[in-house]
Amino acid sequence: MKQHVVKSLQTAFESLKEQWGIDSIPDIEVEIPRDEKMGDFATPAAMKLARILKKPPGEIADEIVVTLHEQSSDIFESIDIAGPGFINFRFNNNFFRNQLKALLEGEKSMLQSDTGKGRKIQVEFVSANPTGPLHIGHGRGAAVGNALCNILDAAGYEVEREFYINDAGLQIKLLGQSVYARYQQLFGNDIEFPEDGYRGDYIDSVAESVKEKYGDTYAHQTFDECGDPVTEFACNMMLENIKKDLKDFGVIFDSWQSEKELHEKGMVRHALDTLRDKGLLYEEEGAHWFRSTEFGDDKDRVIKKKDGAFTYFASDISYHKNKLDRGFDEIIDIWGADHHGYIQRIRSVLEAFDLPRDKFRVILIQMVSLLRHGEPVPMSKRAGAFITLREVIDEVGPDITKFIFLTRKADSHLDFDIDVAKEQSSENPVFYVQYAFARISSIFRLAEEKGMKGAENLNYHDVDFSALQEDEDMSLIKKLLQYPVVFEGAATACEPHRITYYLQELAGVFHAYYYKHRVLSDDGRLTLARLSLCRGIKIILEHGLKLLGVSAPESM
RNA sequence: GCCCCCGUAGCUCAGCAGGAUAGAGCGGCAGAUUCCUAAUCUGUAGGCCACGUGUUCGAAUCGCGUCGGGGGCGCCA
Repeated sequence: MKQHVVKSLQTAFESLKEQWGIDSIPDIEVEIPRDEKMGDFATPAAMKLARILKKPPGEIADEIVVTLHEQSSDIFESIDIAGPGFINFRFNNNFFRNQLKALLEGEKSMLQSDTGKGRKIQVEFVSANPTGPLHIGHGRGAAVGNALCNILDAAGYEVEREFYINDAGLQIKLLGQSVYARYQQLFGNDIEFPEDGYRGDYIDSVAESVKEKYGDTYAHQTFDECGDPVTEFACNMMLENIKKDLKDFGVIFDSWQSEKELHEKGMVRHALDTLRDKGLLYEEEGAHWFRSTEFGDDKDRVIKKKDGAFTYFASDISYHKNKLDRGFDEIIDIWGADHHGYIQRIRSVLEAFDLPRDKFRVILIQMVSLLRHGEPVPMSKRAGAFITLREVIDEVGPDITKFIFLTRKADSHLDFDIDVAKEQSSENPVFYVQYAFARISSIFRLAEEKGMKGAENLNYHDVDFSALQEDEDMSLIKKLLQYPVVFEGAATACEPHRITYYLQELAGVFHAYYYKHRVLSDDGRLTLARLSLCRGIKIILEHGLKLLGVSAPESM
């Protein structure tokens, strides 16, 4: 739909270029005006050109509109100039009806975009340390990452969803030590609990499981003797829990990349060698450094410590090189907002490995403040006092939780009040959208009962769309045809919340429509046309909800 | 001290890489159901877009500064 406007403008500019005496036209911007009364699409092109042509915007707009009118086009109701020089386009109703018909006849094609053009893109998200259960912040990352992947996938990208497992390093060792200590306590051995150890209840269950599986095998061994198997056991158990939580949340990954494996396969060393060959590593004060300042970082970063151990950053270098080696054209990392300080150094790494700047993108997930009865719930992973994603899924449900996470921009703070999400269910926006879907489904059920076989899969070729005459008919059609525009915006900006907002708007227009007009009536011609319209809305609602990872119930 | 995010209606937040008279939900007030699901709809009140200053035809949006809230700044992960 937007393309029709853009094309008309392009053609007009082609013929005006000579007259204006310029070689190229700046990018054509076309937007949906905030107020429906202004038109269906608008362009501020004349105002942009004013500067280049050194003429008043109104005059330029005039020339453009005259040229547009000369191009015989039967899709516009009107093209006129408003405000400081906007050109407003209004399609005629027949065009809208035809577009609706096209959507119904070729569902898939209109809902598929080629923005991605088959490019390979990897999205890494959640990537929680397997040192404890997922908390609500991970849940937000999971919801956003999942929705984004769905969107990119529908936009024509070849998407891989990856979870990076930090199963090497100090934190994992601490996990092992914590479990070891609890395990010893099960046998009455009073072992000193590690100072920075993990104190959550889940550590006890892991220790119990170790005992169940291995009995007292390690009861008389020091951590040095049995640390490896205990740690590995604990890590695996944590990881299995994480996988299960994510699965129950409705988030599936294609790939799980282990940090430990990067070390074991020598990939860390290899990646560093590559950097060394490029002259980007140096030694100073007994440590090894990466020249990230070459790429705009504040300071160079240590990759190997004085004591000979690699830093976490070293694994990250290897990990991101590995991503490139796997042939991804674009890379998206979704991190907690507290990691924002890492963006520049990872960007430096990728540039060092020759990935163009604009092919790497970090999406930061802001913190979630969890509330109960309006009171903040304190969270501390080390102390083991926090609400897990599991608890929220069990208490609130995955659909509501995901939807709420997706009602905000990823990088703004989010208040998540469990009681509001759960108890005031009738005021929950997710139900508002789902209810629209259920209502439509109900209409189709009734139509079937009334003997209209295949009401939901009509032969649209035979439907007379010109029966749709009311203002509300048209508003609804227009709203639903905006979907591809919104969808494309969400994909290019990597902002799933735009879909969430749109779905609420579409549901709103439908609910108002439903209240005012009947779909099933004595007028057979009108009924068929409105059933078709309903089918269109149902398709869009279902498509949108699916992108968000939220179910679309046939009845509620 | 340096860096990042945020500051829009009573509350929670949108505002799409400057554009037209600033929006939604919730809450408030007043209404709507003989009719396809009232988890719905209609109307109404409510804003110096934190503050100041610059850039320009035009700023909630961009620059600089101030104030306020949150987070980050290790040879930790």
